[in-house]
Amino acid sequence: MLMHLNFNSGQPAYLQVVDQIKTAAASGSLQAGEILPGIRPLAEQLRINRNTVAKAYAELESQGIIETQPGKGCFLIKNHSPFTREVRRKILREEIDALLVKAHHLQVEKEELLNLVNERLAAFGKKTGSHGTPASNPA
Amino acid sequence: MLMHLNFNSGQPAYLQVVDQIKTAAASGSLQAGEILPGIRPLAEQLRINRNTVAKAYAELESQGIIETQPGKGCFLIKNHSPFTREVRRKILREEIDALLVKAHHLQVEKEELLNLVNERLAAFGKKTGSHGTPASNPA
DNA sequence: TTTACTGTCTTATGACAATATGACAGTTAA
DNA sequence: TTAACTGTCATATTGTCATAAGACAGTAAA
Repeated sequence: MLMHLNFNSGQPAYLQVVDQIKTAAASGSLQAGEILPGIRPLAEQLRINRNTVAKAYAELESQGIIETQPGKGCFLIKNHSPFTREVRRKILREEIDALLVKAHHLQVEKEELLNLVNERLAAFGKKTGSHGTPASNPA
Repeated sequence: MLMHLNFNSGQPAYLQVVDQIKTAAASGSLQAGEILPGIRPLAEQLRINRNTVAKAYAELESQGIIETQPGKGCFLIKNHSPFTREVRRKILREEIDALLVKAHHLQVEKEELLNLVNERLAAFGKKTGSHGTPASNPA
């Protein structure tokens, strides 16, 4: 569970923690049932306030991604989505639409977009176990 | 150029304007070279302050999507991305990675995701000319 | 020039976001 | 019980965001 923060990114520290944990879970480098780093140790390592980490964990818990066992710690949950299949598909459709708008404004055509999606899917499948993005992003 | 705002969405008014114009451009219902609604008329129609619309237009201009001709109005630009092809691909890869993380947490598998992407691509191709999402999103 | 339309800038204000400190409560093991 | 660890809550501070009002500047046509 390597993590590091970019304080110049403009993105709040607690959201960077949220994203990195979600990405680790999605790429398989963090397994269901596994315990997360303690709030205080992680805060010390990242050199941020413990409540900033606590806020990240609270956000993950509110999203149903982790659970906390009082006095013990926080753990990654297995199948956490509380939504029905159709609701989950609807949410994802909206995300996809947003992606298509971005692709259009980046002048990336349909074929190329599909290639990129397949490329990234393959990268995810590899589970590099690294921090951040699952496989490094060719510049 | 139909638009309407949802004041309960939590999303700022000016960003809703930005998104709707970008979506209109991406779906073809707003054509390159076309003039946008004036700041004051649009603000009146949406019942928001003119500066809120101005902020949306400023954001679109900073993204290189529209240009303003002083005294005349704002116009949609054709090929606006100032980035090289590889930079554009890199940006999109990061967006795609974010989508894949979301899909994972929504427990939507690879095959199903690809189906959804194709479904939305087809919907975009149809250019409904409507506001908001290009083709209505089956609930 | 005048009028009426474009967008722009400056400044203000209210709300909220991000972070920080201190006191607190549950769990485990010595 | 005590000590050391877990996470939590209440609260305060700081800064930024979203929105708004007024004055301003460029353009076009009468």
